[in-house]
Amino acid sequence: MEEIRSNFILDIIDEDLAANPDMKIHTRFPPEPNGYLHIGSAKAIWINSSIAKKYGGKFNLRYDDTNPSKEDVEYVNSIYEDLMWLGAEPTGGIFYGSDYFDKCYEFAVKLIKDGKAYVCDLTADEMREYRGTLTEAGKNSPYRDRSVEENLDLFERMKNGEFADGAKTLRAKIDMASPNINMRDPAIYRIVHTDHHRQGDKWCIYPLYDYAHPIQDALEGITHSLCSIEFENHRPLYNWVVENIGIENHPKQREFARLNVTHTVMSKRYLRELVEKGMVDGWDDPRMPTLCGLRRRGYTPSAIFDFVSRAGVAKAYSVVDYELLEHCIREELNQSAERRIAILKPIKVVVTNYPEDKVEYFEVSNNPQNPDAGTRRVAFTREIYIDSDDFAEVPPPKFFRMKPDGEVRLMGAYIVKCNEIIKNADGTVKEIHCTADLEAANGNPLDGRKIKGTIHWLSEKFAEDATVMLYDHLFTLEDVSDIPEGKGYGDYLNLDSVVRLDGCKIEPSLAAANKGDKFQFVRTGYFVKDTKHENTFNRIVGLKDSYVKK
RNA sequence: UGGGAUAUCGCCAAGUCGGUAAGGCACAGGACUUUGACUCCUGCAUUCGCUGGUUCGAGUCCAGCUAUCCCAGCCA
Repeated sequence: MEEIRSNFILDIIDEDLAANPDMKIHTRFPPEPNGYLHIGSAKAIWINSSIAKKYGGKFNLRYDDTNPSKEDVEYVNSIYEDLMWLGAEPTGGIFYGSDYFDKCYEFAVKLIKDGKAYVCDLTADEMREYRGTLTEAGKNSPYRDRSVEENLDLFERMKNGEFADGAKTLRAKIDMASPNINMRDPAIYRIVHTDHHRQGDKWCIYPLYDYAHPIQDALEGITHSLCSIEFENHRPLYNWVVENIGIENHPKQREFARLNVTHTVMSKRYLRELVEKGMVDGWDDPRMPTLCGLRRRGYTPSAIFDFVSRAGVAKAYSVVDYELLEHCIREELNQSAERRIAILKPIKVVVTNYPEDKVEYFEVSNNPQNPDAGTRRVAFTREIYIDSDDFAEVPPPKFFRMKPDGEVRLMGAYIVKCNEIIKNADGTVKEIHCTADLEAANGNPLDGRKIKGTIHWLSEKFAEDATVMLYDHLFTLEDVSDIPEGKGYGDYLNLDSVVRLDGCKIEPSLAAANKGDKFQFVRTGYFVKDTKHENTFNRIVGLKDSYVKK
């Protein structure tokens, strides 16, 4: 995992440590299990996890499951899987906010006894009216001054299920005139007669985030509760709870700007909508910015952490270029990806001076960047394909690939010269006739002449067909405001032509694609096998940049 | 004159006690290259939202503006 670079949060922690050298830094990642983790979640995970690591502290995973109506075990499981995949080990343990319901209740009783909380009968609408507006103070609830005894009795009866959903709330008694609306006697408990995914029907009252979260943090010994910036307004309430429940540990909440990426929807609400409306195959659809989606696109944990690390930690609202994400995976793949020759838009080439039935195998490096990746043998025959992008009948300046009367190297094989262009009736190129310099196989010309171009090629006889799916990435922020019915954003870009890959079977685990295989187009020149449907191999295929559509 | 926060290159983002603008991405040239990839050079903010002020000197201090974001869920 990328080490965290200096930022304002580290400065704060350093100060705290200077004041209290014995402090053991303890952070947490508290996702609500109401959706899958996405690239934005990775930022929170990375910040919290890497800070704990940097200071030799602990890092907790805590499911923030205080709202039974929105949460589900499916999400609990996916969150765990994705976190493990990322390699962000919860060194401090795995917890559930719901495991603290008893404690929350106890603290609520204490608040009532201290005259700091009361049961309110206002309806949601009434409460909104009483709350006031951004510019006008609110007014006290008529139930604000109930006696401690009455509050205690009512609260217990709330717990016992005597009241309907929404009939009453428990509210913190703070200040209805506070300029911070979060402090205007916020509800801290609501009645919801819904089974909880872990607690079953034990409870029908559930604590709200602003009340439960600081308690969870305090109980777990969290020292720094790092969250995104929209909770900054909640900090006074967070502190109020910590200070009034009577607990020694006072965690410190600090906020950072959440991650935004261009052309990418990050809101769980919209992502869920895409899944539920069937606009994508699921949360792990490769077009999704979810971690499982990115995984299927070929992204690695290290590339993802590298990305969030480079994006930085600050408080200013920002939208990071998608190009940075691509750069991170490209950089890694360049070192680790197995390369394969691939032809996307084939043009047939006949090497006229090569024997009709001869087959020759050439050794080709699996990854020129990394000799350890080894080599494979690729079959060469008289009739081959090259990519149409590698041929220009009327070449632009400095075009060193195949052109009339020009010489070009077939990667790993012969140097050929283009002699004749055979055309179809409609004027399109049917095939190209070349002659090979048979003296210099897989090498340089014996006479020392310089060959500037090298292109991909495949034997017509031995190439394997593969259906390649190019994923257009993600969804644009502008589009999500209204998602048209039945329409997805970012479709699979299905190539018209069949793609052919070099198909030697030397190393089965790294063999070329089979027909029907899906690949992902990373837009930078790498095909990544869709691991979900495969069991044979999950390697990467590198492509020439010339095949890349930008 | 509701409160809170943020404003440094197209996009992120460093900028310590004020001392004369890091880095990455993107982009543009060039070199190299059996992937026009990669790699390697070079270029890319006399300027830090604006206007004043303090100072020998301000992105950094002060004052006043401006813009943007967050908050009126019994969501998190």
